[in-house]
Amino acid sequence: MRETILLADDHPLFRAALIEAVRRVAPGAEIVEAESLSEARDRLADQSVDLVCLDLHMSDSSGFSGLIELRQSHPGMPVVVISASQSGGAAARALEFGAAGFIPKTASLDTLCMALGAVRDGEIWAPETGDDITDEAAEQAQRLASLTPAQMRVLRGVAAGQLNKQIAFEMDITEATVKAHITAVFRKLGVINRTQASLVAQALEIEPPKSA
Amino acid sequence: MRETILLADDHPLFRAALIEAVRRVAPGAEIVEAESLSEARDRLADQSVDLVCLDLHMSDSSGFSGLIELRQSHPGMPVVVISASQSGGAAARALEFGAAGFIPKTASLDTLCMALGAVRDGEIWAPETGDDITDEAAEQAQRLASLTPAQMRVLRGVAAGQLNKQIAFEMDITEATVKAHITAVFRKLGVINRTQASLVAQALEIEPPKSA
DNA sequence: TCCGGTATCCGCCTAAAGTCTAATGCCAAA
DNA sequence: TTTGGCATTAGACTTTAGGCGGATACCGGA
Repeated sequence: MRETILLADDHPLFRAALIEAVRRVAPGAEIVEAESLSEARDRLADQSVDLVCLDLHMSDSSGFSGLIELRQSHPGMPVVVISASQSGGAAARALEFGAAGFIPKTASLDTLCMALGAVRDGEIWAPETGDDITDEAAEQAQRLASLTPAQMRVLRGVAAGQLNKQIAFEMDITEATVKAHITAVFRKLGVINRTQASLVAQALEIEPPKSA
Repeated sequence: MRETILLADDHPLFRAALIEAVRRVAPGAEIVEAESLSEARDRLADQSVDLVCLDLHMSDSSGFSGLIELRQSHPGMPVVVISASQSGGAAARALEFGAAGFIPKTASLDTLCMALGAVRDGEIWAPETGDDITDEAAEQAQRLASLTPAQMRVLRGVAAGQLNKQIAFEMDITEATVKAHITAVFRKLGVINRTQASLVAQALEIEPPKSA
């Protein structure tokens, strides 16, 4: 029986690149394409598939639900997860859910070929350990959560581009106190000035201060 | 002189797809690749380029600042913006900033070829433009676009939370000069300090991580 | 060619930002 | 109750940021 590989990705261009990689690794394989999770389901119902490349973010499913579903309905079928996310957490979780490999979309064609080859040989492919990017957002969120109420209020003012004087007036404390709070916030967030603190706050979508 | 096309995208696989499209549309063209905005800058300094395909989301620049910069430094050179974002707003803003075309990464290879062909013929290629840009965003966009190259580079440093000293070192100018540029940027953007300037710059960077 | 506007550059000065030390008060563990 | 840690407060001090004036250079129009 001919080997069949299912490529589930909603980006036609990226799918084209995947096809090229598959042709290099498995020249004789039959390639089946799907643009959405539901379409992938249909293809899997139509025929037996030996390997699936699954994008985590498609029109009808963003996240690990699709991976979980495929693992349940086809336990023996290796699934290679492909994601735009580079975070090590995403890769770890994907493998946790039974993925046979994880490939960030920033991978090169060569890397992709190696990953597909390894998975076809029954191995597990994970991004090189040196590339494990700690989930920066989670860490920063943890740091933000450690801020005291006063420090949080001060940070909100900083993130809004206010002067220390303005923040002090609104909190009814001295400007010197505001500065002390700000220094503490900098230490907790691991930054060295208010602009960087503002960036951290913006990245985590802190509630903006009322009024303007 | 041989036609030269610069492909600036940090995803090797997607770049491979772009190369395939260029080969179909312009078989004789020389293809130059860049993985980051700074690398794209270097290539543009090295040689004359007839067309640029620019990804909005690269390691050192996610947003329209790169597009604005290229339009400033090479006014006559058509720039096709490529983005993972499918929102009409992103496309409208890209065209507002002088892009010659906008291609979402969800586009098919055929669509991509058509777009490149149209731009090569001097046309503007855009997906259905349903959305319009809000006046406020347009004003800020206009202000950002009025920045000189040096002012833009300084603003990037400010928005990254760098010290004036660091910016001065990287641009090989005096800190006093950096301050002068910053003052000019503040006036043009209508802000009073670097944190607010950083916020304006951030506002024009589309879609923060949004994580998983 | 000359000229006016502007970009780039820099030194000087004031205001703001940020650090350090330290006092007070609160709360939980010993 | 005592003790140790931390939040909050703030003054003194150092560093950075930002404004002002002026110099040079470049460029398009008269």
